[in-house]
Amino acid sequence: MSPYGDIEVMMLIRTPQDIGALLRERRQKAGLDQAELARRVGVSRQWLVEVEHGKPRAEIGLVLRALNVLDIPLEVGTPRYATGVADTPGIDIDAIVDAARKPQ
Amino acid sequence: MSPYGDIEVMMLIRTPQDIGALLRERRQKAGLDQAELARRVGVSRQWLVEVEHGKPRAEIGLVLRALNVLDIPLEVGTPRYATGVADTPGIDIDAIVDAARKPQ
DNA sequence: CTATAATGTCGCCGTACGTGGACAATTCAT
DNA sequence: ATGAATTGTCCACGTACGGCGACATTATAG
Repeated sequence: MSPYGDIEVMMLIRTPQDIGALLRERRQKAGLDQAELARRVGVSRQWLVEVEHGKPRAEIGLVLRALNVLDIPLEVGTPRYATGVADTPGIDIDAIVDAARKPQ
Repeated sequence: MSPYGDIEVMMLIRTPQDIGALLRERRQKAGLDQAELARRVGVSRQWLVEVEHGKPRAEIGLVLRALNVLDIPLEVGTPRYATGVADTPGIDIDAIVDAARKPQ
């Protein structure tokens, strides 16, 4: 089998989906259901459901609180100029997509 | 003097203020003014101003885009059970504060 | 297969968002 | 001191947020 035991290789957060997946995974590993985590974070269960599904317009403050409650530290990494597909910095791929705002 | 030259010791993101400070610092290091960064991210300049000041209810999607534009990777660290002041996990200090929601 | 829990949806509602445009205040060169 | 550039603030507007409560739809037992 592959080398990395249960060492998570190094997760990068780039999108709301990443956040959602992370939260859900860690919540389950912590043995909490949505209702309980929501309660601890101080949000509605509905909110958690949507965020775990990658809601892009969730409030950053609440998201950070959820991460803190689950004891998930967010670190600022050093820029890697060749990680996965490079978004040419200077030209705004993402910003263009933005114009066509996803309805959820 | 202290050991770390210009090695950033390891920044942890825990609050919207942290994000704001980070964005502002990196924006300036990149030699961009708010107008230019806002343009590249695809948001209004007003938005950037507020986020750099720590706006807690900014959309997470936009924030992540801003980080990406500035080429700032966010990594998921491994939980440290003694980093700074510990928030007893299980009891929700933050959630309580939440009730008294800051008017901005 | 049947209870029961857990998760996903639906409306309604008050509130704040993010934007564009204009203007004030501040910082920076010269 | 003068002017330009950068940053901060204001308003009005349309839109979506997040909360609540109820219900529908899967999982998980038993």
